[in-house]
Amino acid sequence: MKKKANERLRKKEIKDVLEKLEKIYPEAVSELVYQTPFQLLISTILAAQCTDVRVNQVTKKLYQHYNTPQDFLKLSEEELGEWIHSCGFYKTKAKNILNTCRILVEKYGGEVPQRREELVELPGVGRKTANVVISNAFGKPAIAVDTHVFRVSNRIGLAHSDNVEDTEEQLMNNIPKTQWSDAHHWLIYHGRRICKARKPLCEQCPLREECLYYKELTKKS
DNA sequence: AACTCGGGGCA
DNA sequence: TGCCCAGAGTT
Repeated sequence: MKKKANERLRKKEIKDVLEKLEKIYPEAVSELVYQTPFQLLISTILAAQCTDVRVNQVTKKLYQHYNTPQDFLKLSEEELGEWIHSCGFYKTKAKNILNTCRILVEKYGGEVPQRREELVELPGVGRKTANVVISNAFGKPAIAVDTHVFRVSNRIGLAHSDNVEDTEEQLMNNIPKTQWSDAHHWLIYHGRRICKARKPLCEQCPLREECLYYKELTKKS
């Protein structure tokens, strides 16, 4: 795939953007605080097309009773569906979670595998969820590209691509490894608060100076 | 590439 | 009321 280098930021601009993001969102740690890889896995499955706040509300109670795949397998699909009802897509998610738990028990001794090829084989686990587990639960190199990370990084110019995998690769090339985890959270925060999908608040965005999207925007008008 | 799953919060 | 949300699976 051809990549137009001139539509991405230069090194210095990338450095400036990262410094600004760090300054803007110093508190940008995930509000989803988890104790185990299994909990993170389940929470991330639940987070599909659902706000993290609601996932937290649900899992806070859920994890008081069920903490392992073996625990979850005591639940029927209907029972789990009631627990996670407010997260949306609850039937699909309940079925996928229980099937994932069965695989974890039967194939991995109740543990969460650490390799992406193994993770994406689990029902309900795609590339994004796998990367969240890899990076956040196991501290291994990966950047999870969700809709916010994808949109924001491609707007600013931290990446320039129309697909997730290239964006992921470019982000890992452009961002120092020590900041991968933080940058993931910064971009999500920024996407939620300012660089919104529909009506981005460019006029109050601190990254205007470097942002290629804003540059393009102001060029037209 | 388009379609489906979906309840709940908010303007 | 209508729009949107830390995606993934199927056709």
